[in-house]
Amino acid sequence: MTFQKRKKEILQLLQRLGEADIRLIAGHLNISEVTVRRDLNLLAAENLLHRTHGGAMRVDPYVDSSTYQNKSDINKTAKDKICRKAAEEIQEGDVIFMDCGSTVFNLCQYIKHKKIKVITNSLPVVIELQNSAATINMIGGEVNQKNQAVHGKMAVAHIKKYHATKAFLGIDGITAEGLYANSELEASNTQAMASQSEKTFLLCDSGKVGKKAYLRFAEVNLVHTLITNQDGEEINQLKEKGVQVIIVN
Amino acid sequence: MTFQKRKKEILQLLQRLGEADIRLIAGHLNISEVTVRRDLNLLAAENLLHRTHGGAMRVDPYVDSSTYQNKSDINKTAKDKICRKAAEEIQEGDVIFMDCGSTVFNLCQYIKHKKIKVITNSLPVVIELQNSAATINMIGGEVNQKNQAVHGKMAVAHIKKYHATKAFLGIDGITAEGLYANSELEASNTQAMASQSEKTFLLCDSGKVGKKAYLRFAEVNLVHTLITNQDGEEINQLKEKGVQVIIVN
DNA sequence: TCAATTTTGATTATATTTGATCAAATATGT
DNA sequence: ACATATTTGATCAAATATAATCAAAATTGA
Repeated sequence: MTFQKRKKEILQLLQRLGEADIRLIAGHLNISEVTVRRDLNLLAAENLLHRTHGGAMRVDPYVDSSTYQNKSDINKTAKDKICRKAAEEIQEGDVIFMDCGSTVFNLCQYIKHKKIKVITNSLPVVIELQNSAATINMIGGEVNQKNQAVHGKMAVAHIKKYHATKAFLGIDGITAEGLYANSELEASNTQAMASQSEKTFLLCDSGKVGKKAYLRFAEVNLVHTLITNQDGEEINQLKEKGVQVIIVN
Repeated sequence: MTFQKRKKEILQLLQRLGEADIRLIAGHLNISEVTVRRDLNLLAAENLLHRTHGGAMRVDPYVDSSTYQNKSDINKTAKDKICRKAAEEIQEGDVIFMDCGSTVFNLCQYIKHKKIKVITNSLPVVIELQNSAATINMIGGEVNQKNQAVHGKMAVAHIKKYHATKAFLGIDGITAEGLYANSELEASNTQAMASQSEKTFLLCDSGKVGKKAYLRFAEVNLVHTLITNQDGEEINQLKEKGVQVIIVN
């Protein structure tokens, strides 16, 4: 029973039941509870399920879409801390890019009162900041139903027309070898935003650090500062490559 | 029974009953009253319900700041009828423009199941059609907080890149002398959409027909068909000018 | 095949959640 | 306004879940 196989089974199980506790999953797949816990944490890091105390719940696009993510997720606090720190870097008058990751979305709550300009391809971000002090610039193009964001050539062309002081970006994986994404569309978007801003911040919870994904699309020096919630060997290597790192606790 | 599960149940219960006291909730979910109290406080902090002494009340969804939903009064039925008729004009495979009027917004409910492409500058339209069969193309640019739509040069440039089979537009006033808008931004948007589509429908309740507004920005023949809810002298003049008119009752 | 690496599972210390109890705060009825 | 009843928030102990550590098992690469 490999991880791939278990991943499929767990997601299938959740699809059927809506929710499941560790014991149930362990029994169902004939694996230990420790392994289930490990798997659930990995899947939660990919936003494929909501981790709860003692189990997991299915991600319902219809229910969760309005808020983008369950506010009671178990690892929400790490993201919150990362974003609170990120918000400290934003000054009045800044023009910032925000992309469509779930961590970046959490930044919204900390910048609502700031008089800044926000350029984003994320629909949830736009909705969240609708009645804030910030001026919103929505990047145009076809809306991807799954991640509720706009990607593609039109989007990149739109981004190229603007210049920002700071960019706050998410990502699917980062190692000393480079930045990883799960799709070329997201990668090109990330790259465009980074290239059009003076300073680039990467907001990553520890689940993404040291992890590789489908596509390695850039060197780590595309970003200036990584804000994350856990120190480690990988972090040291990133520092050696010249990436500034802020660890929050 | 995790917090996530209880959260869902409690909100569901409140949705049904409108309000509920601690004892009722505790009994219903088979948990202690202390826990209910804790949960209610957490949910209240997220603004998902109103905490009362001894229980909680549902927070009424979408009493949104601006015009759209709660403008639902007398002329709502007229708008509905107009939109139902307009929806009949839309076939599978169509590419349509929708602008940001409140009448046009009502069209959403009648096209959710249609396999079409929708290009719009209206945020409420995008949100409403988020999980529909339609493909959404959001027009990019700065979001106007007041009417929750995107206007301006970027928007017009975006529109010019697309070609639609039909456009469904609102307006602030129409007489035989021309079309009227309350702002130049909206006018240029309307004009751009009309010029990029094969057929243009104007959706107007009777309050707009025969009414003039700040800016006369185009001749009536910019539109092919007017769908409205009341016949009259003005309508006849429009017909004479070559505008097709559909009256709904 | 064998050594090296990764993955898994048992164990244990740590952290979280829950419900009981009780003093303080708030509502209610006269 | 007062006394009574109810609700609340705080503290604590028990139950439960978790992360961390380490050894065993499985997988991989030479």
